[in-house]
Amino acid sequence: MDSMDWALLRELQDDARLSYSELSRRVHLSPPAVAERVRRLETAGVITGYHAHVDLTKAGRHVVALIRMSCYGPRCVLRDPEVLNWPEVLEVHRVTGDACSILKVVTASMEDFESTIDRLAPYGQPSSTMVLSTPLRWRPLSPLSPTVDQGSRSSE
Amino acid sequence: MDSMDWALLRELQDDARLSYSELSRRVHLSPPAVAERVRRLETAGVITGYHAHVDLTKAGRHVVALIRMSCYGPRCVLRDPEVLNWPEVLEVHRVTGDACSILKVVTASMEDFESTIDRLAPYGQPSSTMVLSTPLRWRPLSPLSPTVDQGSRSSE
DNA sequence: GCTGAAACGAGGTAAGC
DNA sequence: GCTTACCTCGTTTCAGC
Repeated sequence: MDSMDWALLRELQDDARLSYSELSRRVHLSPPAVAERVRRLETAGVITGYHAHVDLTKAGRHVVALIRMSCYGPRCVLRDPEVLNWPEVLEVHRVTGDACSILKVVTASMEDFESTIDRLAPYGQPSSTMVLSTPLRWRPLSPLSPTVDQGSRSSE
Repeated sequence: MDSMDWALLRELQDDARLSYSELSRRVHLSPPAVAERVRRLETAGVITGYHAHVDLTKAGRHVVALIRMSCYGPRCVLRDPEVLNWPEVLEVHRVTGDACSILKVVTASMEDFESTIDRLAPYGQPSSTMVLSTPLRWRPLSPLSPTVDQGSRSSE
């Protein structure tokens, strides 16, 4: 994970559809070297996937919520593979504190959201926080030690 | 947004690096038709971007937290473009309830996390929930009305 | 939206440093 | 480990239907 790997990660986090050739131009490395490095990042599990991001509202999801689940008894959303497969559940995090997990849920309507809450209730006490807007939807990961971009040399 | 658009979204959410030709094979549409539809989805803002996802731990981020900010006074993280640019702040959501916003923060160490909390404190009361693990990191958006995949016709 | 053709670009390989 | 050169293949784009 040197500065060249981070340069590649920066570009691929910004635009996952860049070709190896275009990447090679941006990071000033030859295409074969770029291809090898990217494959290494993939097989090492540093890159977990390439995903198109879809606008929730334009996809008809007008309700976004974070639900804190306080599970009790034998059932828990963390242990139930069924809940993890519900299409309206986009993320599940196990957390510290009073709650055992936090779910990111998106639905088309409040009616659908109410249905989700009803289906979650048997697992424990759901506490919903509605998302009004999202000023920052996503940020790419940057290198820990401020690595200087080596892509702006005069050798173009 | 017909079923063909959703088929393309399904594939691109799963693998954003697929070529138009490969997409055309998977959804059983000609490459030019695929290219036109994808560009329409991009310009319409349905697709907001294509992003490589990076493993947080492998990128050296061993601390993941959700921070509820109860802002007071004139300053608020929602209004401050500086906080939105902090590299350790990956998401910011404005929410209902006691808190005004929830931040997803990742740092290399607890020491760095403590520093983030200190820098957030002037904006309001930060309440941190640590993420222990993430059973479901991300789920692709699926069509609202169960759309039957039209890609399995016998005309291959 | 499909087909066909043509041009362009991309990706992979191998040799050399 | 990176680079350059080459070659093959795929992809993209445009035409017309």
